[in-house]
Amino acid sequence: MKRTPEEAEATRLKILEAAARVFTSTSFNASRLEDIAQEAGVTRGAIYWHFDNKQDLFRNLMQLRMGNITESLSAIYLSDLPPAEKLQRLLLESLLSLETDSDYRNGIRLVMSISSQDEQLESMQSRMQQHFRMMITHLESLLQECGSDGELLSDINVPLAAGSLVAWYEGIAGLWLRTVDQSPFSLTRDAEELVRMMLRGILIEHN
Amino acid sequence: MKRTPEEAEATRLKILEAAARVFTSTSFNASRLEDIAQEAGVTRGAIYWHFDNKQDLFRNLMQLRMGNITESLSAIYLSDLPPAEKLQRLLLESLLSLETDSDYRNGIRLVMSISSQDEQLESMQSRMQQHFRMMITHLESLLQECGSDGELLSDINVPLAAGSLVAWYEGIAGLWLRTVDQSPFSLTRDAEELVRMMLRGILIEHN
DNA sequence: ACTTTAACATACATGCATGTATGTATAATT
DNA sequence: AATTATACATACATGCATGTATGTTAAAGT
Repeated sequence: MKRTPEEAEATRLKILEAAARVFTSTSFNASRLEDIAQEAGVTRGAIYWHFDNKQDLFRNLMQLRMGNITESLSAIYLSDLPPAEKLQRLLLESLLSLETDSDYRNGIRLVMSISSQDEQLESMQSRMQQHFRMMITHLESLLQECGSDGELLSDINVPLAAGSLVAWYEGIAGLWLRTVDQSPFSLTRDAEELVRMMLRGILIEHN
Repeated sequence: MKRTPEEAEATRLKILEAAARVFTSTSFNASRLEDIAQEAGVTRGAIYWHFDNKQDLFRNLMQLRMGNITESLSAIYLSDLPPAEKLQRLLLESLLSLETDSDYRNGIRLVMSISSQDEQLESMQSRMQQHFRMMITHLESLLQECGSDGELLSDINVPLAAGSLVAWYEGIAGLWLRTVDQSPFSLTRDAEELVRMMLRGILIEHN
C-alpha cells in the first residue's frame, strides 16, 4: 500500500481539509479523529502517519490558515496607499472576506475557536496572543502615520485606538460567525457603513 | 448523614461557587466534576444529588450569573437619565465592572466561554443568542430615543449601530479577559476614553 | 422509640476516543 | 529479482470521566 510521494501529499492535504471542516463545524474536543478520517476518505491510521497526534494536526492546520490570513492582509498593509485609506481598506477587506472567502472565514473561525478551549492548546493560545499583539502593533504604526498626515482626531490615544479596533473587529466577526444565517447584518451590504461608523471616532472626516 | 435544609442549601451554593471557579479557570469539557467536588469540599455524589448531570450544573450556574448580569445592567437601563447619558453609562459600567466586580467578570467569562464549545451546550448557545439579541434590541430603542432627542448623527442606521456596539463590547471584554495581567489597556483608566471614542461615531458631541 | 426519608459518600459499570502495535501492499532501491 | 522502506489499514490496549447503584448517617415524621 505504499503510494508515490505525490499521492501521499495529496492524502495529507485531504486530511487537512477534512480537519478544517470538522474542527470548524464543532469544537476541538468534540471533533473525533474518526470523523476527520471518514471525511477525508481514509482511516485514523493515515492521520497518525502524517501527524503526531490530534493536537499536532490542529497545529499544522492553524499554521496553514493563519499564514493565509496574514498574507492576504499584509498585501494591503504593504501597499503604497495613504495610511488613512490603508486603514479603511484593511478593516473593510477583513469584514468582506468573512462573507466572501470561505477559506478566510473558516480560518478566522478556527482562530477564534481556541479562545477559551482546552489547555491542551495552550501553545496555540500564546501564539494567538502574539498574533493579535502584532495586529495591534501594525494598526498602531498605521495610526501613527495617520497622525503625521494630520488625519487623526486631536485627542486620540493611539495604542488604545489600535486595541479598540482589533477588539471591534473580533467582536463583529464573532457575532456574525455565530449567527451566520440570521445575522443582524449582512457584511457585503453593511461592512462599509460599519467601518465608517467606527473610524469616525478616530479619524478626521473629509468628503 | 442527613443535613438540615439550611445545610443542604449551603452545600448546594458551595458547589455552584466551586463550579464557577473551575469552569472559568478552564473549559467546560476540561472541567472534571471530581475537581469541582474537591473545590467544594464534597464528593461527586453531592453534585449528582443536587444536579442531574454536568450539563445541568452548568445550566444552573449560567442562569444564576446571567440573571445577575442583566439585573445590574437593567438598573441603569430603567433609570430616568437622558438616553444619551444612559447609553454612555451602560457601556462604561459594563467595562468597569469587568475589572472591579469579580462576579460579573466570571459571569461574562462563563457566558463567552460557551461561544464555540461542545454541542452538548447547544441549548445554552441559543439562550445566549437570545440574550445578545435582547441586548441589541435594548440598545436599538435607546438609540431610537437618542434620535428623537436629536442626539444622533444624521446618517446612522440604528440597528446596525446597536449591533456594532454589542460586538465592540464583546470584543473588548474578550480581548481584556484573555490578557488579564498584560492587557494592552487598563479598564479603570481607559474605559471612559474607549467609550467616548466609540460613541463619537454614533452620537453628536457637545461639551 | 421506631420508621422513614433526605443528604450525602463510596463503589462500581460503562463507553468512548485516543494512542499504539501490528499487518499489508506497493513503490523505490540495489 | 530480491530486499527494503513507505504509506497506509486493522486490531488492540489504555485511561479516564461520566453516570449509576448501593451504602451510611442523621434529621424528621409518627
